[in-house]
Amino acid sequence: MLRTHTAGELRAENEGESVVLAGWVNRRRDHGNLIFVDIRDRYGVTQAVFNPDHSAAAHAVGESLRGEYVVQVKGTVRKRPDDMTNETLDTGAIELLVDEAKVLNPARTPPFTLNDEAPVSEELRLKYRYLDLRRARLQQNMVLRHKVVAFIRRWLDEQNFVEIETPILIKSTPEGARDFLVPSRLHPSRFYALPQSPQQLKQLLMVSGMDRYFQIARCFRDEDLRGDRQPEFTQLDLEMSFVDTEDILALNEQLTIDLVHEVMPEKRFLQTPFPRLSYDEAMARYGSDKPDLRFEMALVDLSEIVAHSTFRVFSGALAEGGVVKLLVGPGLADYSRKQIDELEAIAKDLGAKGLAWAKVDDATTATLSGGISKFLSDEESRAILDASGAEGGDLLLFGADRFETVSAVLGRLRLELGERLGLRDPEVFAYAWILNFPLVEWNEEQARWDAMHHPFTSPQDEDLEKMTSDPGAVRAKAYDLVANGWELAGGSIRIHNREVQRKMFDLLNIDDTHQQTQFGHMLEAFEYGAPPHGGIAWGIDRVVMLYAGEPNIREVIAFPKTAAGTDLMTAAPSHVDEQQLADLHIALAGKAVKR
RNA sequence: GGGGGCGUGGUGUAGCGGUUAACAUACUGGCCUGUCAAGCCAGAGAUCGCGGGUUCGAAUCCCGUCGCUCCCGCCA
Repeated sequence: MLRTHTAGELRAENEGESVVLAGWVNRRRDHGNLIFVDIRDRYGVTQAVFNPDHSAAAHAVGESLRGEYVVQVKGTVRKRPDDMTNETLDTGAIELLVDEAKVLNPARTPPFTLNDEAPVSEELRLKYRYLDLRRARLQQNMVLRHKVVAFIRRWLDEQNFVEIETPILIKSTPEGARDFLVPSRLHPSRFYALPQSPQQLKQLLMVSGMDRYFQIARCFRDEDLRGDRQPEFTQLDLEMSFVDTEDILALNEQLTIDLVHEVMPEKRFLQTPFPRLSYDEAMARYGSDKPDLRFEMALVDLSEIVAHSTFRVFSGALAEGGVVKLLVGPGLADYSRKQIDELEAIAKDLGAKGLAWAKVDDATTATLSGGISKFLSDEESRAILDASGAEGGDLLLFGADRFETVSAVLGRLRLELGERLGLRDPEVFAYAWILNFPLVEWNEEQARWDAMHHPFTSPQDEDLEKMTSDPGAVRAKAYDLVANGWELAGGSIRIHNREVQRKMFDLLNIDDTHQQTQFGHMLEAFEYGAPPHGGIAWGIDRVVMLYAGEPNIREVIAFPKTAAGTDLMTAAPSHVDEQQLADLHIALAGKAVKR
């Protein structure tokens, strides 16, 4: 070993010990004679003192040091004088009086500062990711991520789960997200796909009798990126046999609670056991299927109250089968025209035609002012205040449109106001289960029913009849785990009955031929004694993101992609040479031919 | 596929029709024996992302393009 200790572990008790440290030069403070150098590694920072009276040779090396040089220093641990300790440093009670020093490797001046958290453009951070990873923020995030995954593995192992790796090269299925494809050299014109998740494989493992499976699994989806979405990401994938919904919820809830206590002990849960909401309830109250429950500010349905309104925006929306809903901004009646315009811009961005508003002057007399107040009758104003509980000084924001648009707009404005009002406390985790999802949703473009979760999700027993009579009303045995406005996990109890599976495929309009070519292996497997089973998948990246308080998924991934899906460090994706293409029986077409 | 924001010494920003392109920090050299974002002095460092246009004159206005980013669509 080139060192006896790390840069984070020496304390006053080590006084007098002769030690060797190795690390990076974090900072150098050169007083001409005395030189102080902070040695940094991932464990911490230790101050080394170069004194020419003590060692002229070491001092000469100290003079040559620059930021990010890799050094090895040998010396004696010395207690600092009482008035010179550094309280901000774990090692601040001591320093290392250097006897010998050696430059293990010099370093060019880095493209950005590594010894503080000063802002740097995303482009540079990604290009020099190995340097960005040297900084405290990402170091902490990587360690946290490791702790999360390590704890989950240990916990599930204790619960008799078996971690099983599933293939990365699998069969493409056109359902769901776009697949990443891998051409086959041995089989011209054929392609593998990278897994969007190990969904089918884990179900087959249940048929195999593995009973309790999990995997920390890399997943791939060729869709556009977002702040919380990368083309490759990591799931905790989990599946259990002989369980119902309650078993899955209970196990995952306990794992979550134990995990947070272990890795984030300073955070607190808003509520345990986790509250449960139906999908309909979540959409109605919060305009989202992943509501941030750290604050209430529920949406109020005014459709009945304004059913006979003379205000065209309201009557028009209702006439077209839409809804009218209200979001109350508590105490925000002092908002300026400019501030309301900002909110309207958000609304328009999400498809609203505008943003109707009014201010509550006096709740007891039902006096409203500004905005659309003049279009509301006294009776309507009274009823709106009674229904919402809005008080004097509150700002009323109305949404009148299709249910989906109103939900998106008011749901987003609710988050915006919650943020502005400081109601989104980062120290609190508001976990909740969202249940009773619809089994299928109507695809307007294709004029057909699509699986909301996936085609193997079981309908709820009491809704089986509706699969033919009223598909949109069928509830699924599906569940999402949400926290603070993030969807952190989702899963379902699967169909294990051949007849129900056939009804599902019929509903999804997947004909026999297609069933056989796409899912033949699954259907056949289910005929050999498939146990009732179900599971869930966590988005590990999002979990770590929430715990770390990071605003973007890139901050918890060691080597992430840009918003355009490129890797600035290695310059992937890249062109390949003609021979590689020829081996794969691939010819470039159209735009792709030009380089 | 669509919409918004940003791009100026190494880094982060200011400048928004005429400036010697400013500030902080980093960097280089000098001074300095108790600093810990050390201090003081001096210095070097920018064809203002790229291309075109408007103008007597463009970092500044317009068009295109590239890069980064956020959002909508998309994400079983």
